[in-house]
Amino acid sequence: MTRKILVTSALPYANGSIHLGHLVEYVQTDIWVRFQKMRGHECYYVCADDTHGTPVMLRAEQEGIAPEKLIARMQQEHLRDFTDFHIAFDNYYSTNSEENRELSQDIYRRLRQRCLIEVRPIEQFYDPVKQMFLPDRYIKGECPRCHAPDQYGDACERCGATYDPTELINPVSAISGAAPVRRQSEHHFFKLSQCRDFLLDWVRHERSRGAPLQDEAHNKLEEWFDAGLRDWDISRDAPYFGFEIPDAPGKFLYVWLDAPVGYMASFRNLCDRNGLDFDEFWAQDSTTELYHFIGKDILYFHALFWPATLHFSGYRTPDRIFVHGFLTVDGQKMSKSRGTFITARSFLNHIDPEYLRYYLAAKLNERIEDLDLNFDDFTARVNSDLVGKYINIASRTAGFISDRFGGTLAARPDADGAALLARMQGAADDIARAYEERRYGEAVRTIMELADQANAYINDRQPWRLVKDPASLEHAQEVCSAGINAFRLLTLYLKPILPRMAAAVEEFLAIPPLAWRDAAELLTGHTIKAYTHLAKRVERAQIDALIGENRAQLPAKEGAPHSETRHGAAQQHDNPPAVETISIEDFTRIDLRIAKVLAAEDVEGADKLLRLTLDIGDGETRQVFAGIKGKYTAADLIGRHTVVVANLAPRKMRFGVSEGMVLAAGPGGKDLWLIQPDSGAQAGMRVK
RNA sequence: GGCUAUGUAGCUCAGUCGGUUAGAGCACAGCAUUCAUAAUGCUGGUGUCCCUGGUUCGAGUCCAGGCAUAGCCA
Repeated sequence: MTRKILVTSALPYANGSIHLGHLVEYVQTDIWVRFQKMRGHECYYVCADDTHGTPVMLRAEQEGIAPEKLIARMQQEHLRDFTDFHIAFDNYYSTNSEENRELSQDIYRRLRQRCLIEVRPIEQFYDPVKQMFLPDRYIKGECPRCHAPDQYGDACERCGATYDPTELINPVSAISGAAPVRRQSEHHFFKLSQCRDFLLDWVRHERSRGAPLQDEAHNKLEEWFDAGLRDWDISRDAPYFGFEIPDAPGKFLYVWLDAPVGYMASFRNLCDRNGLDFDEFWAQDSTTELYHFIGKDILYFHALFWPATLHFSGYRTPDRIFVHGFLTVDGQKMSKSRGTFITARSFLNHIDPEYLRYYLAAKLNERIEDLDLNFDDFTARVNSDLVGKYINIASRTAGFISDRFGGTLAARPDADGAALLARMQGAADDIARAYEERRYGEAVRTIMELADQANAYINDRQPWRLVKDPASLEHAQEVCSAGINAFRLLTLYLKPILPRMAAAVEEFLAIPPLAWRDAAELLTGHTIKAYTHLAKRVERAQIDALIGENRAQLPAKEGAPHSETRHGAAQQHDNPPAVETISIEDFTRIDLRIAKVLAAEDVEGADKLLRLTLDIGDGETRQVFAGIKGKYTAADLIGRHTVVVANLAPRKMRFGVSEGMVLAAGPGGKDLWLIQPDSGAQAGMRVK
């Protein structure tokens, strides 16, 4: 039976670039959608830029352009990043669209008809210079509890206290610097408190397709129910970049109301272009499937506000909300100062995006767990799994097929090969179930186990020996054909994760695009094209360059602060540089010494490395690899003195063992300066 | 502070309903192989399952308390 499925990822906010934290979600969703499409289901994946709100308005003002211009530029940038990561939306739209205006305002009207909107005055800080009400994050002052200066209006970063901005001592507007004044204004509230019964039922009701939330998320909801549901302030006063509230001049819909409606608006736009039936997917009695992928930070919005708004404005609710955790890099929060706050674009500048897709897939599961991108692990995993195991199967068999058999595969595999292929085909259902249930890590483990079996089979059959004897030539063809077939099946199973690679393989095998049901077939008597290498290994130097680029791009200070949790955009928080103090004992553990460069030479195959031979005193020499070729040539260095970390653990690099580290300052590339002692210092002297 | 999740080999992670001697990949060592852009296969060692206590014939698994990490408290 063909399922009809609509899938969304959270909308990235139009105030910042896409980074690796975002990509966890888009990659997770994209893999799932591609899998559904391979299964032959009718599946649509829509998304959009989340464009409204104060931060966008102020940033546009800062840049001296209209907000429409800013969001158009960001939308383009975002879509380009996604496309380059092979995220294949059926539609990528904007919340600042006519469709969204109509839907959002209509939803507001319907909620008002159901008496779920209440208008009441609230008192807020107002900037008399800028003439606008100030969101909490745009007010700074002294923490009322610990008296830390310069804290935001909602919470203290030092003592963790939360409070109202009106409690701040000596508050100032972060926009104009003026002292804000208190001022009353009418606000519109969505009476979430009255939706409790419906929401309890929605959360707890086991639908035919299962509960809407994972267990952990469900627990969280129960906690919120216990705490009590408060009404939700959905209006903002002018000036505000957003949609006006019907019949309320000067009042705008809060960005968080119209953002999820953007899912509907994007789909409506797709319907208008493709002739799909919007109501079939969104009417209250819809029988199609609706899934939202989100990060754990925006569960409240998607599991409470969103289903309640949908239900009481006469639409269907989502079947399931798939919540994922955050990304850490090398075990820590992404950090601009460490260079691990990695933008999508910078990653693309250095590393194949499919490697990230593969690595994330290998670690993703159905739970709300944080996920660590460990670069050593990343390198090992990509190189050994993808290049060493998977690609190697084609690489070691295809040559024989083209050279000895005119590119034509055998009519059938040998007995062992047939058994191997049958086992691989038999795994299709398990792998499919793992994909369906978002246990991608398990799918990848299963697939790589099959790749191991294929390599073992080729090892046992030794086609390179069989080809040497005319009597066993036919057997060699059978073995290599089994190898190619194994490779084809692995490609099929990996295709949701590696779409570009799969396309290259389809081209190489001269076959139409692989669908899931093709796992039941084998390729026999078929002529394939010549093999050209499909994947390169990742080198540590690429990763170093990536991290260097992101560290170099460290902006002086982010422009507009924002605390309102964003669709995806605020899933990561920058960390101030963690500069721990160390003791003098800690310092003396580092053996810093003057070294004299005895010899320096280029390293073949490395863009930035020089191989240095250093005199570190007492006639002892060391080989050290230094990534400084962007600035220095080998000839520049010979005879110079510099400083070396002499007791750094030796590190095995691709080109040899590096037995220390020379010190240099600067972000890298051409902006790099080697440390040099004043004249008179001799090789071997301790630096202290 | 309250709550949620996580904690298993050097690294990244599996571990089903409580059941024999706790697993995989990577890394590491030895051997084999030389088709494959050094890619593969076989063999091998690798553990305070965070800690303490409890339940049980039996606990990585269940319970209580604690520690650490991450997050939420709208």
